[in-house]
Amino acid sequence: MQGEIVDKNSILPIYYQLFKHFEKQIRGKQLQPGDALPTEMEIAARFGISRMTVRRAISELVSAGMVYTQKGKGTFVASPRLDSVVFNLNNFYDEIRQKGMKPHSELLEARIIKADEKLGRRLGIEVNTRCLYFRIVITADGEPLAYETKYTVYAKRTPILESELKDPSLSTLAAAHSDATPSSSKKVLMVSKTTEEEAQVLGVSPGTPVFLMIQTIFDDDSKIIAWGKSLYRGDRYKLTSYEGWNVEDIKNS
Amino acid sequence: MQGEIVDKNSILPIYYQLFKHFEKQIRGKQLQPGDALPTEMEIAARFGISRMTVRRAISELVSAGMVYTQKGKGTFVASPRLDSVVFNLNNFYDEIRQKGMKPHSELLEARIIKADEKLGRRLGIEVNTRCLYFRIVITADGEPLAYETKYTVYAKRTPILESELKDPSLSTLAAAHSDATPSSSKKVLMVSKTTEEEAQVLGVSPGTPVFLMIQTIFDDDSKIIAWGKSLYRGDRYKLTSYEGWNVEDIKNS
DNA sequence: TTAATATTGTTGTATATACAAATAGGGTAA
DNA sequence: TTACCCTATTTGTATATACAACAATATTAA
Repeated sequence: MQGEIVDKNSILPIYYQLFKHFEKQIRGKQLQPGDALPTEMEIAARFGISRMTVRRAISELVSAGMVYTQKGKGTFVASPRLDSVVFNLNNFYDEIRQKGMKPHSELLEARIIKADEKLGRRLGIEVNTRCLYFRIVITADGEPLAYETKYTVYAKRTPILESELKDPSLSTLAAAHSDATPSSSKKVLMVSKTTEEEAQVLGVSPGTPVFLMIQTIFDDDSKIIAWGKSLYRGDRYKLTSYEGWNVEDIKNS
Repeated sequence: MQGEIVDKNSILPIYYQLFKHFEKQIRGKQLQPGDALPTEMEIAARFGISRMTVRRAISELVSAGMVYTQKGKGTFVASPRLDSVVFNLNNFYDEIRQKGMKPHSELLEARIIKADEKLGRRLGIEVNTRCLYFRIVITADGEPLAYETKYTVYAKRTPILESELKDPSLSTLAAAHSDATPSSSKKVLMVSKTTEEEAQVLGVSPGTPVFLMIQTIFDDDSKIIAWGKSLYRGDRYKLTSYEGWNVEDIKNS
């Protein structure tokens, strides 16, 4: 009886056992991409459980990206997605701390400005609209690591808090000072050579390659509410991405 | 009636409306990290819906990382998660094609070699183990975009197929020629200046900043089975990442 | 033949119910 | 006071049911 796929007397939930069953089938290639799973009713009948429990298991498989469902058609094994890479980029502070260093962010400039033509275009606003302007340098043990420039519309006229100067999150800024709620963001990562000014702030020689990230924050109506530019020192920073089933094992490789 | 938070006559599912309601509350800081949501029964009574529907909404919030639940205690607003960024890096071919250009990969070198000390260390194998060695340049409309160097252990001694030279996927190579199955991968993205040789292959002047990606493929036992280095031209390539709920709207921004 | 219609099968949404399992608080006995 | 137990609260699991929405096929009508 204990060899059964679904054991109703197990400590483990039925939906979890069923999830594991299909996970094994898919990973072991008994079920291949494009193959249809049995219908929910069939699975329920096959294992003597209710359809809702089957749905719970399938919902977990969907979350894991292993299958997809089509209303009126069925449930199918998904193709493995090897094309997207997950990099951790933010939480600079935690990341620096994790390496045993002391993070610090220094405010170079913080002003309320009126948007010129260029900024107006970037933020999608009228020229002369009041905006917040920040320039921040983030250091680890005193050594500059990142240089950030941020703009957001200044609608609420709430004071700028000390804590905001510590938190380098652009979406936090937008939430606090624009009159809209951040909903989505777009980030573009490029490589660049440092200019004279950037090199001086980062403490490197001009022309040193750096990561350049442009970030745009949108509200519910897909209107731009904040814009930011971040430079990360290429000689001190790298992005790591892990993918697969035994990620914990390979992190120290 | 249409101002109500949950509209039973709406086309949108109730659980989705409820999900959106709490999402707004959390993003708008009316509900802050650590705050408890009303109990499932309270929410159900408040909106005149069933507890299972409330649970569906909460389950979506959990998936989105916005709340967490504790059995016997309640549901609480989560701290904003580390902002991980999803970049598309592979599927070079499709990406180039999408831009209306014609991709092509040219094989510069393909040899079976014996691992020297350095490669042995990289692949975690004995010196003199037989390995496959590839050098490929990927072009779009004839212009070089990426330069890749790949190594994998050559255990199966199966012939190298023409199709493999077209497919730049390191894990495909590893699957075909090593005697293990690729299970996980690690990718590290850095910036670099091109050397003389790299600059020549990529058709840029030496010192041009480029993306440098080191990729390692592991098998089930977390043993390294392939290693690759890719250079992407920084002046022609950038990584874009979208996050949020109205991603489709902002892609063209 | 072709187009419209009906039927059947499948997943999606929503409800009602029952009990299990973890948590927190209060009361009781030593 | 301290330890223990009991109870109420809250989320977790599982079932049964009903109908909606979509897809594909079969049937019918022109």
